[in-house]
Amino acid sequence: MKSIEFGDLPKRFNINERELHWRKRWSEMGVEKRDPNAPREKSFVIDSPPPTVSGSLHIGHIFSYTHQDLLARYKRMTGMNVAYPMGWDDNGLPTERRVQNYFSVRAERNVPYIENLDVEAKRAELGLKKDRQLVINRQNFIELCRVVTEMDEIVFKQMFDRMGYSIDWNDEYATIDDKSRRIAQRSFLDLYQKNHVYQLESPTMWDVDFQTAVAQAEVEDREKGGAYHDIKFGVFEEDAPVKSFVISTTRPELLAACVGITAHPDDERFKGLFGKHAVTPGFFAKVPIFPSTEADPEKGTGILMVCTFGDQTDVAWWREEGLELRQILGRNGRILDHQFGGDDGWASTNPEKANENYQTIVGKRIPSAKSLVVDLMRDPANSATGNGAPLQDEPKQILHPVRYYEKGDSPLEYLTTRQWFVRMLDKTDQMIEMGRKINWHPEFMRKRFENWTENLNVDWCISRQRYFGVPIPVWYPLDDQSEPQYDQAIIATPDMLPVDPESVAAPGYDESQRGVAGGFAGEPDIFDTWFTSSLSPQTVARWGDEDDQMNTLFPMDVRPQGHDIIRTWAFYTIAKAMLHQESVPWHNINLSGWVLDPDRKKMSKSKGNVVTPVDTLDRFGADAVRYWSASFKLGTDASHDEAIFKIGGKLVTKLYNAGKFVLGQTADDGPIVNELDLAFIAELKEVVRIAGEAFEKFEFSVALQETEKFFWGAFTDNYIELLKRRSRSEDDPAGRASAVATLRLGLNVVLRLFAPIVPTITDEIWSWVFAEETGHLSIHKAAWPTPEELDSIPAPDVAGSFQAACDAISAIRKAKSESSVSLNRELLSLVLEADELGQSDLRLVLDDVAAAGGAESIGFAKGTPTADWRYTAHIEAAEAPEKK
RNA sequence: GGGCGAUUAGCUCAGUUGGUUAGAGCACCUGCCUUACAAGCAGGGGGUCGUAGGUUCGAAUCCUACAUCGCCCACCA
Repeated sequence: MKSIEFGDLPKRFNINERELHWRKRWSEMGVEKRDPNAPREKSFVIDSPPPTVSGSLHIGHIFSYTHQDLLARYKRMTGMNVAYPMGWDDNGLPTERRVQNYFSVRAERNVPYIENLDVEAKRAELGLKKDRQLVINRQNFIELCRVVTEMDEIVFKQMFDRMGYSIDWNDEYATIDDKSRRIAQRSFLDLYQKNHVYQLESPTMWDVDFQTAVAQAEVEDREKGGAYHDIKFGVFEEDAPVKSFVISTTRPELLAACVGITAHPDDERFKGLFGKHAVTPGFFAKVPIFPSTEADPEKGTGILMVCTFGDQTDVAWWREEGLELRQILGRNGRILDHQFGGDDGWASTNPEKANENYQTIVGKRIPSAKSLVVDLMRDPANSATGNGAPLQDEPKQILHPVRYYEKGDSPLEYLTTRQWFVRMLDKTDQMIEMGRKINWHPEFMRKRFENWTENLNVDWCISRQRYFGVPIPVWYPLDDQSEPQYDQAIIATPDMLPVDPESVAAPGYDESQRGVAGGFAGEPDIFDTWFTSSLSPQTVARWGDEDDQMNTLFPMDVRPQGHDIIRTWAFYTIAKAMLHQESVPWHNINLSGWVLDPDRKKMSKSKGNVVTPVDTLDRFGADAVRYWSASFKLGTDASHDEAIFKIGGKLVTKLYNAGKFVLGQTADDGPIVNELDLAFIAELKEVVRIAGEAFEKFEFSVALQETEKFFWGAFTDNYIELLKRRSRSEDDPAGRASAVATLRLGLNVVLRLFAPIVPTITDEIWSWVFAEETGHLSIHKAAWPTPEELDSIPAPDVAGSFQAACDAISAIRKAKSESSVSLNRELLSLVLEADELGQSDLRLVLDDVAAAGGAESIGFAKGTPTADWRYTAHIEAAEAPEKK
């Protein structure tokens, strides 16, 4: 029997050094490799989240990615073929922004492409100052995006490797790579064919800084300062002013875009106005006054102006009432030039004054347009009633919620633009049905999904006016005026994918026909990044490709993700699987919590409270960080508490030392026969059962807690201490062999229970003896322990033997502690006070307890258990041995 | 305003379908250099389980209301 020499091992376990060793070994042994031919029912497939590659990973990533790896390692040990892919979400705005800052460049259309662009050289050539952006071609920009994301991906990969994530890098993908682009475009083709997508020119939420449309899911409200401006309008009948009213608006800059007035139909103050016309101050446009139940009599003055477009309700009113369109805001967030006075929707009763006023704001951005219009409203000459200044009082400052693109810095506007949409509003019931076929962990998170789905109010806008992303594979024929015929879209054919319509000619056309009358134009827009990342299951399974593995990988088993992206990633992924495969994308969704700083605030870059994992890893090691992550339930926010890393570190040290002790036993093992040993194995069997059941339910924190409690309490503090003398005893070879066998079996099983959580230290100890003994060179290739595996060990004669032994040794320690006697001091006499049951439970393990207590034998006295103690020890200690 | 979650020891958290006397770790106090481990071990103190009602033989656990904190959504006149 093999054993280790203590002298061969360092006194302390150097986790950082051993991590490097084991990461290399695992990769050599192919621990993470999956078998592509394994049947679906023997596979466990993880839809791992592709992290946004935009700089650095923070401790929150580590927290949730660890949760996935725990399951991957557990499932692998149970014999499942684990598919654990990794993607990089590198397309999209975060990368564009990063590239802009990193190289100080900006992409624009109609700029020539430069082969092998050297940004620095080009800047020098043009004599650009540091703060000036170099304007480059879109293709050049995309190439720079790739450079930056590839650098970041290397760093991310190193971090994942250091954490010991058993990712199968054969299944690596990036949302910008050919495979992802091909499958995203295939998804579009399929949706188009099934009539789930459409394009529409309509008012859409627009970010004026990024100059792109955004989807409902990417919108967030922010509390911002604003002001109510009370402005007087005139009411006209037959071109004569008959009355006036005052509206209260926070957006006076949209006055020129006012196309209607509304109030609640039951509002007595305004009942007489409906059907009449109002005239706007300053721009003298005649606009209809109509009733609407959407108007709230309690808000503002109860009557309000409808503009094209201030918000979502404006859009609805504009549609329902068939109002004029006066779009005054351009895509760049500046006021467009227009002339009042024509019949084209810009009619005015005083065009001259209207134009004079309007020209003051043309070209301005919203904040300055706002204050300019307010100035105009102070001028009585701009009154619509000829009765004093339109502005009634000084503006009243308020705080109110304003819609923002989640990555943007300016409020969202509604602009009329042509966009592509996926029809979702007609499928909310089906979506909720799909959600119910998926197990949510924790269950209450399902409610978030259902709330969001029920409250959807626009279809999914999937087109973005950006550069670095997957192109929409569509062209439009040009008429003889070179105008695109949007209603005759030419869709790419399946064999063309992936395709960039801006560089490849439309089917049936020649490149020379690009942009010329009677020719074609490529769709310049790209997809929303979620359009691609929502296909992560299909991408990993190579849906529709030659090596399609949908049959063996889809639907997947589990989607791990954060709960903040239920409405985006989870929602869209469920939608895609439903629309393409009429299936759930996975059977389970695991929602990890967030990492909170010590003030219980979410860690985020903007708050500047982000902890980078490198420092934590250097100090505590990957196993300790994994321990921290594993100790929180799914869905629970975790505190970044150093104390927990320390405990994880202590567990690693303890495992190392326990391993040294157990495997350092040089005596031969033999059949497990002693009562205490049998009782110990019975306890172990129970822990194995609980831990396995917990892992099956993704409750790794329960498995960890039970295993840890057993290891630390039952195994090291009690069992090893009870056994020490017998395991060295020359007089009792059978008992000694039984002890050694039990210690080894106990360690072997406990290591495997801990292996998914602390993979480095467990594999280290495993390698000393067990690797060779079992033939499994890595513990991560060994089998997860089962209760059945321990069935060959007979049950103890007395069910309570182990607990009784622990309780008795505790009583003896208490007595020694109270007399300030060293715990290993020999006892001249030892008498235990116990009731009959207590004596009976202890009868078969007396020798071990006596030996552990340092006594020749144990006497009993009649006693009754107290609240805390079954046994009370009475001791007479021997003289302390002389100190050396 | 709608929805969800949390509230247990000084701190961080467990507490299974209601069931003896509510647990762990950290911190604190006391003792112990014990040939696996002093980065250790042993012992100890510390909680009217957010508040108020209710159901029950029995409630941290189930019901109702309230309070505080957090999150999701809605709220731009």
